[in-house]
Amino acid sequence: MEYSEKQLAIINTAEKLFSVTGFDGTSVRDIAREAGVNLAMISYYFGSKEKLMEAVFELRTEKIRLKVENLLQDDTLSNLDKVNILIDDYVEKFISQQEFHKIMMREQLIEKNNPIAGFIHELKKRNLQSIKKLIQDGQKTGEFKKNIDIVLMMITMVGTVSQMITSQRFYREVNNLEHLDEQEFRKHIRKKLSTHLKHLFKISLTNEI
Amino acid sequence: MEYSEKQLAIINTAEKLFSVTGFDGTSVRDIAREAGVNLAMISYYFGSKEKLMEAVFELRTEKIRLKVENLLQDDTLSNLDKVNILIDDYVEKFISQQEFHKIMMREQLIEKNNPIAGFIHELKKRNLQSIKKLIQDGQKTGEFKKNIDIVLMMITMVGTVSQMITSQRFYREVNNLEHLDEQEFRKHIRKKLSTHLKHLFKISLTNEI
DNA sequence: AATTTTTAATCAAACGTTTGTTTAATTTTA
DNA sequence: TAAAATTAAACAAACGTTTGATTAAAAATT
Repeated sequence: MEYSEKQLAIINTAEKLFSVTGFDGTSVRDIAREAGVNLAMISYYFGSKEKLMEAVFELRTEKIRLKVENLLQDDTLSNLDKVNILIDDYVEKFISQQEFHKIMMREQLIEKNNPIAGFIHELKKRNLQSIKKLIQDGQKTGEFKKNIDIVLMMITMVGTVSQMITSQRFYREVNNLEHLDEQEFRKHIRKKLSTHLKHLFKISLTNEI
Repeated sequence: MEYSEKQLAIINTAEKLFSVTGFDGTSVRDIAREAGVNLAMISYYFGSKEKLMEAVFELRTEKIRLKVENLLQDDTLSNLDKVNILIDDYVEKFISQQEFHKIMMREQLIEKNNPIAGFIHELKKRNLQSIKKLIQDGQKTGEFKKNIDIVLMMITMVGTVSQMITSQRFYREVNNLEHLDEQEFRKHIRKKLSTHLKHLFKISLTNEI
Protein backbone atom coordinates (compact mmCIF):
# COMPACT_ATOMS: atom_id res chain seq x y z
CA MET A 1 0.00 0.00 0.00
CA GLU A 2 1.27 3.43 -1.00
CA TYR A 3 0.28 6.41 1.10
CA SER A 4 0.20 10.10 0.28
CA GLU A 5 1.88 12.64 2.52
CA LYS A 6 -1.41 13.52 4.14
CA GLN A 7 -2.31 9.90 4.73
CA LEU A 8 1.06 9.33 6.35
CA ALA A 9 0.50 12.36 8.57
CA ILE A 10 -2.71 10.75 9.78
CA ILE A 11 -1.07 7.38 10.37
CA ASN A 12 1.88 8.87 12.24
CA THR A 13 -0.33 11.04 14.40
CA ALA A 14 -2.63 8.13 15.12
CA GLU A 15 0.31 5.98 16.15
CA LYS A 16 1.57 8.63 18.52
CA LEU A 17 -1.81 9.31 20.12
CA PHE A 18 -2.80 5.65 20.34
CA SER A 19 0.48 4.92 22.09
CA VAL A 20 -0.02 7.69 24.65
CA THR A 21 -3.74 7.56 25.38
CA GLY A 22 -4.80 4.23 23.91
CA PHE A 23 -7.21 3.42 21.09
CA ASP A 24 -10.40 4.10 23.01
CA GLY A 25 -8.83 7.08 24.73
CA THR A 26 -8.04 8.77 21.43
CA SER A 27 -10.84 10.35 19.40
CA VAL A 28 -10.73 10.77 15.64
CA ARG A 29 -11.13 14.48 16.31
CA ASP A 30 -7.89 14.43 18.32
CA ILE A 31 -6.12 12.75 15.44
CA ALA A 32 -7.55 15.10 12.82
CA ARG A 33 -6.65 18.18 14.84
CA GLU A 34 -3.08 17.05 15.58
CA ALA A 35 -2.49 15.88 12.01
CA GLY A 36 -3.90 19.11 10.64
CA VAL A 37 -6.53 17.51 8.44
CA ASN A 38 -10.28 17.67 8.30
CA LEU A 39 -12.17 15.22 10.45
CA ALA A 40 -13.88 13.61 7.49
CA MET A 41 -10.62 12.75 5.78
CA ILE A 42 -10.02 9.88 8.19
CA SER A 43 -13.16 8.06 7.19
CA TYR A 44 -12.59 9.11 3.61
CA TYR A 45 -9.13 7.59 3.45
CA PHE A 46 -9.27 4.69 5.85
CA GLY A 47 -12.96 3.87 6.17
CA SER A 48 -13.04 3.86 9.96
CA LYS A 49 -11.03 4.41 13.09
CA GLU A 50 -10.58 0.66 13.40
CA LYS A 51 -9.22 0.40 9.87
CA LEU A 52 -6.86 3.27 10.59
CA MET A 53 -5.43 1.23 13.43
CA GLU A 54 -4.95 -1.69 11.05
CA ALA A 55 -3.18 0.63 8.63
CA VAL A 56 -0.78 1.64 11.41
CA PHE A 57 -0.06 -2.02 12.08
CA GLU A 58 0.47 -3.01 8.49
CA LEU A 59 2.79 -0.09 7.84
CA ARG A 60 4.89 -0.70 10.94
CA THR A 61 5.22 -4.45 10.58
CA GLU A 62 5.84 -4.75 6.86
CA LYS A 63 9.58 -4.14 7.22
CA ILE A 64 10.07 -6.55 10.12
CA ARG A 65 9.58 -9.66 8.03
CA LEU A 66 13.02 -10.07 6.44
CA LYS A 67 16.40 -10.29 8.20
CA VAL A 68 16.00 -13.47 10.28
CA GLU A 69 15.90 -15.83 7.30
CA ASN A 70 19.16 -14.52 5.90
CA LEU A 71 20.83 -14.67 9.26
CA LEU A 72 19.93 -18.32 9.74
CA GLN A 73 21.73 -19.36 6.56
CA ASP A 74 24.93 -17.47 7.29
CA ASP A 75 27.54 -20.15 8.11
CA THR A 76 30.36 -17.81 8.99
CA LEU A 77 28.76 -17.18 12.38
CA SER A 78 28.43 -19.42 15.41
CA ASN A 79 24.92 -20.05 16.66
CA LEU A 80 25.61 -18.02 19.78
CA ASP A 81 26.71 -15.14 17.55
CA LYS A 82 23.41 -15.43 15.73
CA VAL A 83 21.47 -15.37 18.97
CA ASN A 84 23.37 -12.24 20.00
CA ILE A 85 22.67 -10.55 16.70
CA LEU A 86 18.98 -11.35 17.06
CA ILE A 87 18.96 -9.86 20.54
CA ASP A 88 20.64 -6.68 19.32
CA ASP A 89 18.23 -6.49 16.44
CA TYR A 90 15.20 -7.04 18.59
CA VAL A 91 16.22 -4.55 21.27
CA GLU A 92 17.04 -1.93 18.66
CA LYS A 93 13.67 -2.31 16.95
CA PHE A 94 11.74 -2.28 20.16
CA ILE A 95 13.41 0.79 21.61
CA SER A 96 13.44 2.88 18.46
CA GLN A 97 9.82 2.02 17.65
CA GLN A 98 8.55 2.14 21.19
CA GLU A 99 5.46 4.20 20.37
CA PHE A 100 4.26 1.43 18.11
CA HIS A 101 5.25 -1.25 20.57
CA LYS A 102 3.23 0.38 23.30
CA ILE A 103 0.22 -0.02 21.04
CA MET A 104 1.16 -3.67 20.56
CA MET A 105 1.40 -4.27 24.30
CA ARG A 106 -1.99 -2.72 24.86
CA GLU A 107 -3.62 -4.65 22.04
CA GLN A 108 -2.30 -7.92 23.37
CA LEU A 109 -4.09 -7.25 26.65
CA ILE A 110 -7.43 -7.19 24.86
CA GLU A 111 -8.91 -10.66 24.82
CA LYS A 112 -11.44 -10.35 22.06
CA ASN A 113 -10.44 -11.69 18.69
CA ASN A 114 -9.71 -8.67 16.55
CA PRO A 115 -7.69 -8.60 13.32
CA ILE A 116 -4.81 -7.02 15.24
CA ALA A 117 -4.65 -9.89 17.72
CA GLY A 118 -4.40 -12.33 14.83
CA PHE A 119 -1.69 -10.20 13.30
CA ILE A 120 0.39 -10.29 16.47
CA HIS A 121 -0.19 -14.00 16.95
CA GLU A 122 1.21 -14.75 13.49
CA LEU A 123 4.19 -12.49 14.12
CA LYS A 124 5.02 -14.34 17.31
CA LYS A 125 4.68 -17.73 15.69
CA ARG A 126 7.01 -16.77 12.88
CA ASN A 127 9.58 -15.42 15.32
CA LEU A 128 9.39 -18.53 17.46
CA GLN A 129 9.96 -20.80 14.48
CA SER A 130 13.12 -18.95 13.50
CA ILE A 131 14.52 -18.97 17.00
CA LYS A 132 13.61 -22.62 17.46
CA LYS A 133 15.52 -23.55 14.34
CA LEU A 134 18.49 -21.57 15.55
CA ILE A 135 18.54 -23.15 19.00
CA GLN A 136 18.18 -26.65 17.56
CA ASP A 137 21.11 -26.04 15.22
CA GLY A 138 23.18 -25.02 18.22
CA GLN A 139 22.11 -28.12 20.10
CA LYS A 140 23.17 -30.38 17.22
CA THR A 141 26.65 -28.87 17.15
CA GLY A 142 26.89 -29.15 20.93
CA GLU A 143 27.11 -25.39 21.35
CA PHE A 144 23.90 -25.31 23.39
CA LYS A 145 22.75 -27.65 26.10
CA LYS A 146 19.61 -29.81 25.88
CA ASN A 147 16.31 -29.12 27.64
CA ILE A 148 16.02 -25.46 26.81
CA ASP A 149 12.58 -23.92 27.17
CA ILE A 150 12.75 -21.65 24.18
CA VAL A 151 9.31 -20.13 24.65
CA LEU A 152 10.17 -19.17 28.19
CA MET A 153 13.43 -17.60 27.04
CA MET A 154 11.55 -15.62 24.41
CA ILE A 155 9.07 -14.49 27.02
CA THR A 156 11.94 -13.31 29.18
CA MET A 157 13.49 -11.39 26.32
CA VAL A 158 10.29 -9.74 25.11
CA GLY A 159 9.10 -9.20 28.67
CA THR A 160 12.32 -7.57 29.81
CA VAL A 161 12.39 -5.14 26.91
CA SER A 162 8.68 -4.38 27.24
CA GLN A 163 9.00 -3.79 30.95
CA MET A 164 11.93 -1.46 30.39
CA ILE A 165 9.83 0.62 28.02
CA THR A 166 6.93 0.56 30.43
CA SER A 167 8.98 1.71 33.39
CA GLN A 168 11.66 3.76 31.72
CA ARG A 169 10.79 6.83 33.76
CA PHE A 170 11.26 4.84 36.94
CA TYR A 171 14.51 3.36 35.66
CA ARG A 172 15.73 6.83 34.77
CA GLU A 173 14.92 8.23 38.18
CA VAL A 174 16.49 5.52 40.34
CA ASN A 175 19.64 5.52 38.22
CA ASN A 176 19.97 9.32 38.21
CA LEU A 177 19.90 9.57 34.45
CA GLU A 178 17.72 12.67 34.20
CA HIS A 179 20.59 14.65 32.70
CA LEU A 180 20.53 12.57 29.51
CA ASP A 181 18.38 13.75 26.62
CA GLU A 182 15.90 11.36 25.06
CA GLN A 183 18.26 10.12 22.38
CA GLU A 184 21.13 9.50 24.78
CA PHE A 185 18.84 7.74 27.19
CA ARG A 186 17.50 5.43 24.50
CA LYS A 187 21.03 4.58 23.52
CA HIS A 188 21.85 3.89 27.14
CA ILE A 189 19.01 1.45 27.77
CA ARG A 190 19.57 -0.21 24.40
CA LYS A 191 23.14 -0.98 25.40
CA LYS A 192 22.12 -2.06 28.89
CA LEU A 193 19.37 -4.36 27.64
CA SER A 194 21.56 -5.93 24.98
CA THR A 195 24.35 -6.76 27.40
CA HIS A 196 21.97 -7.99 30.05
CA LEU A 197 19.98 -10.22 27.72
CA LYS A 198 23.03 -11.63 25.98
CA HIS A 199 24.39 -12.58 29.37
CA LEU A 200 21.13 -14.24 30.43
CA PHE A 201 20.88 -16.11 27.17
CA LYS A 202 24.45 -17.27 27.24
CA ILE A 203 24.21 -18.82 30.67
CA SER A 204 20.80 -20.28 29.90
CA LEU A 205 21.90 -21.83 26.64
CA THR A 206 25.46 -22.94 27.30
CA ASN A 207 26.11 -23.68 30.99
CA GLU A 208 29.06 -21.29 30.78
CA ILE A 209 29.42 -17.92 32.48
CA MET B 1 -12.37 1.33 53.77
CA GLU B 2 -15.18 -1.16 54.39
CA TYR B 3 -17.40 -2.10 51.48
CA SER B 4 -20.90 -3.58 51.39
CA GLU B 5 -21.67 -6.66 49.34
CA LYS B 6 -23.13 -4.54 46.57
CA GLN B 7 -20.16 -2.22 46.53
CA LEU B 8 -17.83 -5.20 46.27
CA ALA B 9 -19.89 -6.56 43.40
CA ILE B 10 -19.33 -3.30 41.57
CA ILE B 11 -15.60 -3.28 42.30
CA ASN B 12 -15.13 -6.90 41.24
CA THR B 13 -17.11 -6.43 38.06
CA ALA B 14 -15.23 -3.25 37.26
CA GLU B 15 -11.91 -5.01 37.78
CA LYS B 16 -12.91 -7.81 35.44
CA LEU B 17 -14.22 -5.54 32.71
CA PHE B 18 -11.36 -3.05 32.96
CA SER B 19 -8.92 -5.92 32.62
CA VAL B 20 -10.62 -7.30 29.52
CA THR B 21 -11.65 -4.18 27.62
CA GLY B 22 -9.69 -1.42 29.34
CA PHE B 23 -10.85 1.62 31.27
CA ASP B 24 -11.99 3.66 28.28
CA GLY B 25 -13.39 0.57 26.60
CA THR B 26 -15.66 -0.20 29.53
CA SER B 27 -18.80 1.89 30.10
CA VAL B 28 -20.38 2.40 33.49
CA ARG B 29 -23.50 0.86 31.96
CA ASP B 30 -21.56 -2.32 31.20
CA ILE B 31 -20.41 -2.46 34.80
CA ALA B 32 -23.87 -1.78 36.21
CA ARG B 33 -25.50 -4.42 34.02
CA GLU B 34 -22.92 -7.12 34.77
CA ALA B 35 -22.88 -6.34 38.49
CA GLY B 36 -26.69 -6.36 38.58
CA VAL B 37 -27.05 -2.89 40.04
CA ASN B 38 -28.66 0.29 38.88
CA LEU B 39 -26.52 2.61 36.80
CA ALA B 40 -26.81 5.46 39.28
CA MET B 41 -25.41 3.38 42.13
CA ILE B 42 -21.91 3.71 40.76
CA SER B 43 -21.90 7.46 41.05
CA TYR B 44 -23.81 7.18 44.29
CA TYR B 45 -21.23 4.96 45.93
CA PHE B 46 -17.97 5.94 44.28
CA GLY B 47 -18.59 9.42 42.91
CA SER B 48 -17.29 8.75 39.42
CA LYS B 49 -15.91 6.12 37.09
CA GLU B 50 -12.40 7.42 37.77
CA LYS B 51 -12.87 7.10 41.52
CA LEU B 52 -14.21 3.58 41.04
CA MET B 53 -10.94 2.70 39.35
CA GLU B 54 -9.06 4.13 42.33
CA ALA B 55 -11.20 2.04 44.66
CA VAL B 56 -10.22 -1.08 42.71
CA PHE B 57 -6.58 -0.13 43.13
CA GLU B 58 -6.74 0.61 46.79
CA LEU B 59 -8.58 -2.60 47.55
CA ARG B 60 -6.22 -4.78 45.55
CA THR B 61 -3.01 -3.27 46.83
CA GLU B 62 -3.80 -2.87 50.50
CA LYS B 63 -2.80 -6.46 51.31
CA ILE B 64 0.44 -6.40 49.36
CA ARG B 65 2.21 -4.09 51.80
CA LEU B 66 3.30 -6.54 54.51
CA LYS B 67 5.33 -9.74 54.10
CA VAL B 68 8.62 -8.38 52.78
CA GLU B 69 9.61 -6.58 55.97
CA ASN B 70 9.20 -9.70 58.11
CA LEU B 71 11.09 -11.79 55.60
CA LEU B 72 14.08 -9.46 55.65
CA GLN B 73 14.57 -9.87 59.39
CA ASP B 74 14.36 -13.65 59.41
CA ASP B 75 17.91 -14.86 60.12
CA THR B 76 17.24 -18.58 59.78
CA LEU B 77 17.27 -18.18 56.01
CA SER B 78 20.12 -17.51 53.61
CA ASN B 79 19.80 -14.46 51.40
CA LEU B 80 19.36 -16.64 48.34
CA ASP B 81 16.52 -18.42 50.14
CA LYS B 82 14.92 -15.06 50.74
CA VAL B 83 15.25 -14.10 47.10
CA ASN B 84 13.62 -17.37 46.12
CA ILE B 85 10.77 -16.83 48.53
CA LEU B 86 10.22 -13.36 47.14
CA ILE B 87 10.13 -14.76 43.61
CA ASP B 88 7.59 -17.40 44.62
CA ASP B 89 5.54 -14.78 46.38
CA TYR B 90 5.63 -12.38 43.49
CA VAL B 91 4.78 -14.97 40.86
CA GLU B 92 1.93 -16.31 42.95
CA LYS B 93 0.42 -12.86 43.45
CA PHE B 94 0.79 -11.90 39.86
CA ILE B 95 -0.76 -15.05 38.42
CA SER B 96 -3.63 -15.35 40.84
CA GLN B 97 -4.49 -11.66 40.54
CA GLN B 98 -3.85 -11.38 36.84
CA GLU B 99 -7.05 -9.48 36.06
CA PHE B 100 -5.87 -6.70 38.33
CA HIS B 101 -2.35 -6.84 36.99
CA LYS B 102 -3.57 -6.44 33.45
CA ILE B 103 -5.11 -3.18 34.58
CA MET B 104 -1.79 -2.22 36.14
CA MET B 105 0.08 -2.94 32.93
CA ARG B 106 -2.32 -0.85 30.91
CA GLU B 107 -2.23 2.04 33.35
CA GLN B 108 1.55 2.13 33.29
CA LEU B 109 1.42 2.65 29.53
CA ILE B 110 -0.49 5.88 30.00
CA GLU B 111 1.93 8.76 30.25
CA LYS B 112 -0.22 11.38 31.85
CA ASN B 113 0.15 11.83 35.58
CA ASN B 114 -2.92 10.26 37.12
CA PRO B 115 -3.34 9.18 40.76
CA ILE B 116 -2.94 5.57 39.67
CA ALA B 117 0.44 6.22 38.08
CA GLY B 118 1.65 7.74 41.33
CA PHE B 119 0.29 4.77 43.21
CA ILE B 120 2.24 2.33 41.04
CA HIS B 121 5.37 4.43 41.21
CA GLU B 122 5.35 4.29 45.01
CA LEU B 123 4.73 0.55 44.97
CA LYS B 124 7.72 0.00 42.72
CA LYS B 125 9.96 2.18 44.83
CA ARG B 126 9.02 0.34 47.99
CA ASN B 127 9.65 -3.02 46.35
CA LEU B 128 12.99 -1.90 45.01
CA GLN B 129 14.15 -0.70 48.42
CA SER B 130 13.39 -4.08 49.99
CA ILE B 131 15.13 -6.03 47.29
CA LYS B 132 18.08 -3.68 47.34
CA LYS B 133 18.53 -4.25 51.06
CA LEU B 134 18.34 -7.97 50.54
CA ILE B 135 20.90 -8.03 47.76
CA GLN B 136 23.29 -5.81 49.69
CA ASP B 137 23.05 -8.13 52.70
CA GLY B 138 23.97 -11.02 50.44
CA GLN B 139 26.89 -9.08 49.02
CA LYS B 140 28.24 -8.37 52.51
CA THR B 141 28.21 -12.05 53.43
CA GLY B 142 29.83 -12.94 50.12
CA GLU B 143 26.80 -14.92 48.99
CA PHE B 144 26.24 -12.62 46.02
CA LYS B 145 28.77 -11.15 43.66
CA LYS B 146 29.41 -7.42 43.25
CA ASN B 147 28.20 -5.25 40.37
CA ILE B 148 24.66 -6.49 40.24
CA ASP B 149 22.18 -4.29 38.40
CA ILE B 150 19.25 -4.80 40.70
CA VAL B 151 16.83 -2.65 38.77
CA LEU B 152 17.54 -4.58 35.61
CA MET B 153 16.97 -7.87 37.43
CA MET B 154 13.66 -6.56 38.77
CA ILE B 155 12.67 -5.49 35.29
CA THR B 156 13.45 -8.98 34.03
CA MET B 157 11.38 -10.58 36.77
CA VAL B 158 8.36 -8.30 36.42
CA GLY B 159 8.68 -8.29 32.65
CA THR B 160 8.86 -12.06 32.36
CA VAL B 161 5.80 -12.60 34.51
CA SER B 162 3.88 -9.81 32.76
CA GLN B 163 4.76 -11.15 29.36
CA MET B 164 3.65 -14.63 30.37
CA ILE B 165 0.26 -13.25 31.35
CA THR B 166 0.07 -11.24 28.17
CA SER B 167 0.84 -14.17 25.91
CA GLN B 168 -0.50 -17.08 27.92
CA ARG B 169 -2.80 -18.16 25.12
CA PHE B 170 0.18 -18.34 22.79
CA TYR B 171 2.23 -20.20 25.39
CA ARG B 172 -0.61 -22.64 25.87
CA GLU B 173 -0.96 -23.31 22.18
CA VAL B 174 2.69 -23.90 21.32
CA ASN B 175 3.14 -26.17 24.34
CA ASN B 176 -0.02 -28.18 23.63
CA LEU B 177 -1.56 -27.44 27.01
CA GLU B 178 -5.12 -26.92 25.81
CA HIS B 179 -6.30 -29.95 27.75
CA LEU B 180 -5.60 -28.26 31.09
CA ASP B 181 -8.41 -26.33 32.74
CA GLU B 182 -7.80 -22.77 33.84
CA GLN B 183 -6.77 -23.67 37.36
CA GLU B 184 -4.35 -26.38 36.29
CA PHE B 185 -2.87 -24.11 33.67
CA ARG B 186 -2.28 -21.32 36.18
CA LYS B 187 -0.57 -23.77 38.46
CA HIS B 188 1.55 -24.95 35.57
CA ILE B 189 2.84 -21.53 34.57
CA ARG B 190 3.33 -20.53 38.19
CA LYS B 191 5.67 -23.47 38.66
CA LYS B 192 7.41 -22.83 35.35
CA LEU B 193 7.94 -19.16 36.06
CA SER B 194 9.20 -19.77 39.58
CA THR B 195 11.79 -22.31 38.49
CA HIS B 196 12.86 -20.25 35.52
CA LEU B 197 13.26 -17.02 37.46
CA LYS B 198 15.02 -18.65 40.38
CA HIS B 199 17.51 -20.10 37.95
CA LEU B 200 18.07 -16.77 36.24
CA PHE B 201 18.49 -15.01 39.55
CA LYS B 202 20.85 -17.58 40.95
CA ILE B 203 23.25 -17.40 38.06
CA SER B 204 23.00 -13.64 37.92
CA LEU B 205 23.63 -13.19 41.63
CA THR B 206 26.13 -15.88 42.48
CA ASN B 207 28.27 -16.91 39.51
CA GLU B 208 27.21 -20.49 40.19
CA ILE B 209 25.01 -22.70 38.02
C1' DA C 1 -6.79 24.73 -28.13
C1' DA C 2 -10.95 25.37 -25.95
C1' DT C 3 -14.63 23.30 -23.69
C1' DT C 4 -16.99 19.93 -21.22
C1' DT C 5 -17.13 15.94 -18.21
C1' DT C 6 -15.34 13.09 -14.71
C1' DT C 7 -12.85 12.12 -10.76
C1' DA C 8 -10.66 13.13 -6.41
C1' DA C 9 -9.99 16.00 -2.39
C1' DT C 10 -11.70 18.98 1.10
C1' DC C 11 -14.86 21.06 4.16
C1' DA C 12 -18.51 22.55 7.63
C1' DA C 13 -22.44 20.76 9.27
C1' DA C 14 -25.33 17.37 10.85
C1' DC C 15 -26.49 12.43 12.00
C1' DG C 16 -27.82 9.11 15.44
C1' DT C 17 -25.54 6.81 19.47
C1' DT C 18 -23.29 6.35 23.45
C1' DT C 19 -20.95 8.43 27.07
C1' DG C 20 -20.58 9.77 32.38
C1' DT C 21 -23.28 12.07 35.52
C1' DT C 22 -27.37 14.12 37.86
C1' DT C 23 -32.09 14.67 39.10
C1' DA C 24 -36.18 13.90 41.47
C1' DA C 25 -39.31 10.58 42.87
C1' DT C 26 -39.97 6.29 45.27
C1' DT C 27 -38.94 2.38 48.20
C1' DT C 28 -36.48 0.17 51.91
C1' DT C 29 -34.17 0.12 56.17
C1' DA C 30 -33.19 1.33 60.88
C1' DT D 1 -40.20 9.00 60.50
C1' DA D 2 -35.78 10.29 59.23
C1' DA D 3 -31.95 8.54 56.60
C1' DA D 4 -30.21 5.59 53.16
C1' DA D 5 -30.80 3.00 49.08
C1' DT D 6 -32.77 2.42 44.63
C1' DT D 7 -34.92 3.62 40.45
C1' DA D 8 -36.24 5.44 35.66
C1' DA D 9 -35.62 9.31 33.28
C1' DA D 10 -33.18 13.06 31.66
C1' DC D 11 -28.92 15.82 30.83
C1' DA D 12 -25.27 17.84 28.08
C1' DA D 13 -21.13 16.49 26.00
C1' DA D 14 -18.47 13.61 23.12
C1' DC D 15 -18.28 9.99 20.04
C1' DG D 16 -17.56 7.79 15.02
C1' DT D 17 -19.52 8.39 10.79
C1' DT D 18 -22.11 10.39 6.79
C1' DT D 19 -23.81 13.98 4.02
C1' DG D 20 -23.97 17.27 0.44
C1' DA D 21 -21.77 21.26 -1.26
C1' DT D 22 -17.51 23.13 -3.07
C1' DT D 23 -13.02 23.27 -5.09
C1' DA D 24 -9.15 21.58 -7.82
C1' DA D 25 -7.08 18.63 -10.94
C1' DA D 26 -7.25 15.32 -14.69
C1' DA D 27 -9.36 13.25 -18.69
C1' DA D 28 -12.28 13.25 -22.54
C1' DT D 29 -14.65 15.51 -26.16
C1' DT D 30 -15.33 18.87 -29.46
